[in-house]
Amino acid sequence: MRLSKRGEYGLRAMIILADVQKNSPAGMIQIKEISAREEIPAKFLEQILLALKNAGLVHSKMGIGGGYYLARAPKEITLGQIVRTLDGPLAPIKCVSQTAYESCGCPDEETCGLRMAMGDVRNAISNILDNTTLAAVMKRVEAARI
Amino acid sequence: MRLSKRGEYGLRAMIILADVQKNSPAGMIQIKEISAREEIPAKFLEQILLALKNAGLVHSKMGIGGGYYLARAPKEITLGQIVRTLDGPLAPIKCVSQTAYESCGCPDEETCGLRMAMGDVRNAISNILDNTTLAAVMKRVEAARI
DNA sequence: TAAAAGTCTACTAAAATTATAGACATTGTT
DNA sequence: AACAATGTCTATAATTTTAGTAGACTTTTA
Repeated sequence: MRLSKRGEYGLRAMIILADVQKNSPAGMIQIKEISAREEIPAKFLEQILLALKNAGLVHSKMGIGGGYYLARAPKEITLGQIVRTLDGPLAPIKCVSQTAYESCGCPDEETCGLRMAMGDVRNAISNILDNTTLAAVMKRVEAARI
Repeated sequence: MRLSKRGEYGLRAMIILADVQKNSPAGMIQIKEISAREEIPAKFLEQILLALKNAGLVHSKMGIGGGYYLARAPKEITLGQIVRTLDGPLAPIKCVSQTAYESCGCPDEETCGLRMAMGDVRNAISNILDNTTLAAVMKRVEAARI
């Protein structure tokens, strides 16, 4: 049930973007700055941010003074959107995926014990990731810092 | 958040073993029989059952009339035990694993937003898998068949 | 003693993951 | 206009993981 480095780095970057948005006027930050702060290989992070951009979660600006910034308010971006963009469906098994369903070849899916259990797992994961926004993460971090 | 084929096949095999235990006197079944029923490559399944055996979840008997059978009652075997044996820790990220903790290099884990969120995910997954027994799966399958 | 089962270890092929490289495009500054 | 700082895009390489295969060996029963 692992989150890939790609997913992890992307989530970290998005959390930084949310922080930057709140604490700096332009709300913008460069790849190399995120890369340095989180010790993420810059060229790898570049690809990740590009994917997040293509998914409409961040915007960017080229040239001097450019960088990345969130496409929407932190409370409108969920961890589920980020993870799905970078790591694909949340479901442990394809026959239980909402976003990428595929039969797993059971004779009868409706009475497949594995499918029922994995359906529960999918729902549990999605209940958390699809209902946790970047804003909620920030709030919780602040609460923990006090 | 994928379950590997190894994990999937192992869970299917264990569900069959639970069924066999209930419905046949010896409660025993051969690799090739499971392999045929579930269309799992026999040699691959062999390794999986061996791992489950080394984890103490199944027992086996060699020779004619031999095969595999559950080491304990279905209500004493959880899906979490099976998945951990075959796919490793449930946690999406190492710094949040109960069974295989490892630092992810944060300056301060206690205020890491990613860690908090992934901790929730780990707990959600574990709440399901560690509290769902093979007996519960069987029961639910029967209920769905009616 | 032969056949039917599981045991064990090594190996291989394919796929996914984690990067790295480099040429290119855009923007702002001087 | 030129240059430097940024992001864009595509290809490729290295490593690891996954999925599967092979084969020699051991145990049990008839």
